[in-house]
Amino acid sequence: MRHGRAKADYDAERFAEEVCDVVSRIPRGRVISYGTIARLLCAPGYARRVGGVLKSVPETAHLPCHRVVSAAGRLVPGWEAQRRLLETEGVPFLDNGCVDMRRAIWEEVR
DNA sequence: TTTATGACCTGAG
DNA sequence: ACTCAGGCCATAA
Repeated sequence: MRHGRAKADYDAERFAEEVCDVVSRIPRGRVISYGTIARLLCAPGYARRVGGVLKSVPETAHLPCHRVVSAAGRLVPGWEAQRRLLETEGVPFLDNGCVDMRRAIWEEVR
């Protein structure tokens, strides 16, 4: 999904690989949003697709999917264990139950 | 082909 | 601070 790829060139398989690659590099204790991942892959507008990819990622992949949250810091609906996993890593939460994005967001380095 | 469906996002109110 | 509508886009039905 390198720079400015047109919709017609979209390749689900490749997109999924690139998403997983980014997720695998999220540091412990930090989080990133679906939309940010999409932008990192030069595919703005594909935030929903990022979620779709993660949904189908098998446990055996051992990816830190719990570190991906919405731009507002909301957790995955229905995934009860996510909060505990994040708290274990020291991810800060707000009173409203969302991740404190201002402190926990991961800005890709380099 | 058309409609419905999300692990989404942003701007308004 | 919180909800909502409108926009988003590949997939499944």
